[in-house]
Amino acid sequence: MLASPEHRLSPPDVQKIRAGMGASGKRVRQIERRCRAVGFKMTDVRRVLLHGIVEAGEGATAVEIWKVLRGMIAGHVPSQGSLQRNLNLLVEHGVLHRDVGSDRVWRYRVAPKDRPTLAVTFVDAGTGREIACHAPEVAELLRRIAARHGLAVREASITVAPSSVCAGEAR
Amino acid sequence: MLASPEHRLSPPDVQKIRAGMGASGKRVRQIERRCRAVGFKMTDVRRVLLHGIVEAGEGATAVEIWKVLRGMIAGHVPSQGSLQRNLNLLVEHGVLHRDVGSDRVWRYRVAPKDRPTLAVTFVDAGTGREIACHAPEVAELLRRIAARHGLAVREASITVAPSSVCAGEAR
DNA sequence: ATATCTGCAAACAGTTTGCGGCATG
DNA sequence: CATGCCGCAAACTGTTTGCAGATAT
Repeated sequence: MLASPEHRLSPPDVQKIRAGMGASGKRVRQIERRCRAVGFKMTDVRRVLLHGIVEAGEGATAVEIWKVLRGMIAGHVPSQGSLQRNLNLLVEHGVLHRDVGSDRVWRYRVAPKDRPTLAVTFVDAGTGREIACHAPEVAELLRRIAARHGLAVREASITVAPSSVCAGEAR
Repeated sequence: MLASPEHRLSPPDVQKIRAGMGASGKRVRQIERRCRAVGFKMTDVRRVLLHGIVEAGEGATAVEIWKVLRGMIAGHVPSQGSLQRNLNLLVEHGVLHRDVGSDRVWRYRVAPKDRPTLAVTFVDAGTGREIACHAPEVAELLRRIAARHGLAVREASITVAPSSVCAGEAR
């Protein structure tokens, strides 16, 4: 399982996208923004990947995307391994949706733009009063964990109690 | 790819089904009848397979069915190869339906009992008059070919013209 | 330094396929 | 004969995983 001596042959570069293609750079940048928003760090490979996803269109399979990339990139194309891995991550982060076609192959598509920042509310264990919680990081973490179980968070209410009250007494 | 010297170790036998199981023998015989109806020849292995399908319940996967069989048969259990092959055939013949679950694995279930002998009608190219065609073999052939493409025939109207009229002139 | 990312190739899982043997018509 | 079924094991296919070098924080 040993890899070849040379890694990262030549940095995958969005600039190397062949002229004429990449027409939808706008859409890509939009998705890119969304990635950052949900805490998905961008890299060269990933930026390139996004172009491939957009260019391949909705419902494309992993290899289809890869082939599209191979066609539109002049230099080095990300390995299928990295591609699949990043697709999975994008799904976990909720940027992409994924479902199986009748040929048992994953189809990817950009997730519908929901994101009303997801309603996270704290519920006071004692009074029952609700307190809105505008914490994108919390929302994101929940979304991430849920996604790991194939679920999508609709809303979350977190029962809390003043820190002075012991957990056991909470009601 | 050479097989071992001995084939058919011990004939798979429905009789060898462990006591207590096979409670749904009725349902099995019903499906068995349907198999014959669509021209799917029964064999020992296939009969056993049907028991497995029924016992495993709707939406079972191929290996699930196989495991169930392994649990309910005393003697020799059909190989997974044969099992899959026969499942495919059953799907082709329309006895089973098949679709993919969210884990990208085929799920099998007994096809809903439609079969109103499937309406096949001839439409006269000249007059537009419809002529019912009660030909189960035609219906079956269509069903089979359609199944090969993952489709299910709902109805078929075949435009025809009196044999004296050349195809090109038909309207 | 620690954490993350990537390429590569091996590993995986479910399914399909090729072959020889055998049984039946 | 010809046809078709079955067991076995190899082949296939899309996906996942382990490792080590590379990069970023």
